Amino acid sequence: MAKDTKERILEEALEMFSQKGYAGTNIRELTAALGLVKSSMYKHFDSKEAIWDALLDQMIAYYGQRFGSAENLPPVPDSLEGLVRMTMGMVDFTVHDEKIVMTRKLLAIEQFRDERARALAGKHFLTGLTQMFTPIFAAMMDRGLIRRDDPEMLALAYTAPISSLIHQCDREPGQAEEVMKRVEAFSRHFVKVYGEEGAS
Amino acid sequence: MAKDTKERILEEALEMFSQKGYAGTNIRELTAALGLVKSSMYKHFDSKEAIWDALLDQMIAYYGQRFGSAENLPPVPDSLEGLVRMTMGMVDFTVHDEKIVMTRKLLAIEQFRDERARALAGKHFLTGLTQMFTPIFAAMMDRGLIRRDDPEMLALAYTAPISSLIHQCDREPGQAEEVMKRVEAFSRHFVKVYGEEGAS
DNA sequence: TATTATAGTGAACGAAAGGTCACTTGTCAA
DNA sequence: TTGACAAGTGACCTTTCGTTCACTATAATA
Repeated sequence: MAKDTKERILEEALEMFSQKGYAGTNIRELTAALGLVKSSMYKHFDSKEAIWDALLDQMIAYYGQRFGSAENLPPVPDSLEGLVRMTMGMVDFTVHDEKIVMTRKLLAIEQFRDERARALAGKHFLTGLTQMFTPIFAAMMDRGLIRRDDPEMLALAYTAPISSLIHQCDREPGQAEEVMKRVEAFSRHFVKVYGEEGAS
Repeated sequence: MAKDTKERILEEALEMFSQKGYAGTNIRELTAALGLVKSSMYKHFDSKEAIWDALLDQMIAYYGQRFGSAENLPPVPDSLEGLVRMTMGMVDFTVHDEKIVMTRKLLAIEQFRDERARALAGKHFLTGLTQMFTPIFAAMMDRGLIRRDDPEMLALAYTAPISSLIHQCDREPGQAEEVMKRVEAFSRHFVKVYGEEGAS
């Protein structure tokens, strides 16, 4: 039950930090939300900053195992419609998974204060997405599904608008459904523009 | 000299809030950076939150007069190369103007805590950009410069990647030149893909 | 010149922050 | 049964925070 509490502290910290920021969160509130008093926290972490460090470690590790290794990459779609479907699946997940939403918010808030948060934010919001889709578009070009062009440029052109819409959804969770429709509309627009003539 | 100090407080607040956030900034530091002691601040603002409110008022007013009115919109480019040049001019400005950079950072940090910051962030990062470029692309379609399509979709496809690159530049100011090159490369890619055949 | 308003100062205050510590409780191994 | 240890508690500490206030200096006004 000890480790459980440590994990619960990290979960609550993610929630509060992603709402009010690290500096705007205090340990009294955080522990009270778990039914504890503040001094109990120090049985599990040395300091408030130790929570932050552990949280960031966790986020970095999760990102690495989820998006960093090649085997976890999504399979290359075998059709343009497959690209749309794969995209919608990923966006649906990333928009509705609470932990990932909170992670994005937290990174947005703390990226200018903490060096590691800055680096992870860069991956989450831009470079990781393009690195993920560059080989996908390269493969789709090889298979004649997409007009031949610089795959990295296509990855930027494809992922950045979707990323922007996801951010919009983080800001206004009530618009989730409408944003999802806009993502799908954009994805279909993209395959219309970049898809090779006659590709399924 | 009184109003001058009030203005200097707002400038310093923008700088500190955009680095450490509202909650992470204290009045001692803020006033000390101006050569004052903390109690002097209260001659100009009722409270710390009053600084925040005034700063947000200022940012909202600036955005409104800069991007809100129709007469301040950039002229419709008369060529594809003109679109690239106009874009580079705007991006060069928005990336190097310190106040605007700090405004973006501040909105990124505080967007989940303050309702007005959230709304302004939505405009800055997505809706304002698409609203700005939608009529531009519509006009360029009318003039036969760009393939006819949904202008709002094109505005999203064009502005979102550029916005993402600008954010990257906010995170890593040292990469400004490289990011500018990527913006130009993307802009040229865009006009290649969407430009009407034979348009200058 | 006398008066008044303004900007700035330094001391002080209460609240809230992060953190420490002696102590209690419960669990499990020896 | 006993000893050891991990988890949780409440009292307390120090520091820092935002804020107030009596006071001074200065400059404009009457």
